[in-house]
Amino acid sequence: MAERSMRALSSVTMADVARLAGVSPMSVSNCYKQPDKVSDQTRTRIMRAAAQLGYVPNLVAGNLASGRSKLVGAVVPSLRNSSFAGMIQGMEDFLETQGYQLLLAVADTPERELRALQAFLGRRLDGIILTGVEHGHESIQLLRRSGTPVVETWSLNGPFIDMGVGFSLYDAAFEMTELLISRGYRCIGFAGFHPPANPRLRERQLGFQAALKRAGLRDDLLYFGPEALGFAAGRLALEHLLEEEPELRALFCVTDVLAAGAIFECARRRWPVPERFAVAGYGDYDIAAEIEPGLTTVRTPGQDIGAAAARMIVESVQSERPTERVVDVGYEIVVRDTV
Amino acid sequence: MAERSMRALSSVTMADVARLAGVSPMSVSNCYKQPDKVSDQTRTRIMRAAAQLGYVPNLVAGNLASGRSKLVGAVVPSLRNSSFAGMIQGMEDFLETQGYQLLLAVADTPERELRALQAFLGRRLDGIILTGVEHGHESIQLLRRSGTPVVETWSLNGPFIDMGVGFSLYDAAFEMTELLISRGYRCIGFAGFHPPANPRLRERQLGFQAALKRAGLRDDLLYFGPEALGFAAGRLALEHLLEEEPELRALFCVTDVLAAGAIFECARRRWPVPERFAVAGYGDYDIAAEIEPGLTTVRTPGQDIGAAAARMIVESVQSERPTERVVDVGYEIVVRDTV
DNA sequence: CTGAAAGCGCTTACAG
DNA sequence: CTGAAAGCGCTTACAG
Repeated sequence: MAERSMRALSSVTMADVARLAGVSPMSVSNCYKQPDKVSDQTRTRIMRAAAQLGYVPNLVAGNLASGRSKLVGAVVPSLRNSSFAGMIQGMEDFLETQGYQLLLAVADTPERELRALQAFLGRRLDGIILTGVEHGHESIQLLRRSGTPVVETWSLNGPFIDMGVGFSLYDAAFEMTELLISRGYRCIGFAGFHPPANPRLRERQLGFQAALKRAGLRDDLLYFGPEALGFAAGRLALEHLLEEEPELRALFCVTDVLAAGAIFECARRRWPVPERFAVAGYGDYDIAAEIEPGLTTVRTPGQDIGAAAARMIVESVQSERPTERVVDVGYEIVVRDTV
Repeated sequence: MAERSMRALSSVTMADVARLAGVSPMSVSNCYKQPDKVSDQTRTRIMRAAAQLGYVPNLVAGNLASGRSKLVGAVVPSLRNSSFAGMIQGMEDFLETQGYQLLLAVADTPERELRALQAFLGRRLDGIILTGVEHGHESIQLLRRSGTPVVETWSLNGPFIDMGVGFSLYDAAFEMTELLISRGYRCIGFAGFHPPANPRLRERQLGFQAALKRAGLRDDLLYFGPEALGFAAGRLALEHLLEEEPELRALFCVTDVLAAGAIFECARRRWPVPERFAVAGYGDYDIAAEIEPGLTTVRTPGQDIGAAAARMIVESVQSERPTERVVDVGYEIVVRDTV
């Protein structure tokens, strides 16, 4: 009985508040949306009535009437990867300041992504943020037709469905490789994941090779391990490439996990890093700063990407034509002790 | 111009589909919600018309009319912690199978949590999942009054606002400590974080101490390091406690990150683990399986917690009285090579 | 199996 | 500054 009457509290309506305050529902609406369009006296009476009744404005009704949801949807392939966790954190932090909220979908297959997008569109979100630039044909069609603002993230390689934000994975790999070369390393290997087709990993490989080619160095010391292996793949890369080329003195890894695995292996061999062997990472995960010696790596600004993507959505909702359709958030080479 | 007409596609309405199919809007609604209540012929005509127009049912209107949102909200303190990332993954995986979606808020303060909850309630979500059992007074009041199903997670220590799911942090620590004792370790330290007040960490300490007390062993070798230090705090714990008690032979750590730091320090000292020194972790993070030697730790089932919490919400929406209000998902001692 | 009527709780656009 | 009218696109409950 008591339960029942409490439940009712959440169904207090704008009309109820208006009645108690002795004003029209319009004034209640204005009081919440544009407080300065309401006289002080009216506002006070309305707020008092609202507090007394425990009124919580029904945003669903508001959405339907206004066509605005203040809701942004995001699709990520996984949460286990701290890059994506960082991106989500960046989106959330920004959206919260704007009074928006985040609808999150985890989709590791094109089918799951499509299903998430269908639900998103049904909810008439104000915008959608996707991970990467590879999407199913049907998903792309659906998004284009919907007219919903869409931001694709991480890669700067278009064409984009609508907008894009990221940084040059190629440039970052190129620059890190040049750092290795400038420190005197001549025989440098590359540790990636199998299959090498993943476009976000592929760009790094091309940047790596371009830097070596330009310096006239050998660029074919490549190893692709199984991603599921985690740290162990770093050890395997080291072993395989050393077998192929005993003069190998440095390894560029596509993720910090690989790099940490390679460093663990150097420790086992009692090889001082970087004197005997240098290791460069990618991602600047937590472990990069914690491991001994500290890992030299590329900071990939997941949080900045998330924040920028959210900002682009909000801007494109508020003004018809947003200024920037493609944003480069850059990257940073974090020099520690392994190169 | 083309843009404008495409935008219109997303505002195709149920009435439009009904008109083209030559049926009433009611039949279109039934066709989507209860397909078997519609004749084959009618269904075919409706689906064809819907496809032709690119109709996407407006779930916002549906929510308003039906009072159901198929939306669950979750508040987590952070995404950097892989326990919470796992919990979210568990929620998402389950919710997706039920056609529900997840509204995510990151809130690291009671104020931010309250704001998130206000927005959640305004959207008339079907249920809300909270992290932990410590919440602001105002948040608790708001949730109680709303009548919305609420699940609190991780700890099994009530009283709960509504429902709870987790495992006994105390028991897990107790059992791990007993394992250390059974392996012959007599002088065992505890590595925690400062401040020791955090209730989720505190329960582990009490379990640790109870096991030692029961075995008649010393239970006051405690160290609390700064959480921000990450791995380094594990090294500090080792150093401080050894100074206090040179006979120290084992360390129980409240997270795997601390444990990994302690293992790194043992490696520096050339101490074989566990022969010279044993280390027990908590969390079973990725690094536990990857590090050398493999870390003996407690698997804390974040994903199970998320899935169970989501299930409890969905069940309590569908039936008036759900069977279970408090669910213990248990834990698991993962024995590897460091104890 | 099918449909006409009323309503969900707001906002928009306009008049006073 | 304030408010009466119409409408957002569905679903509910009911009659045929």
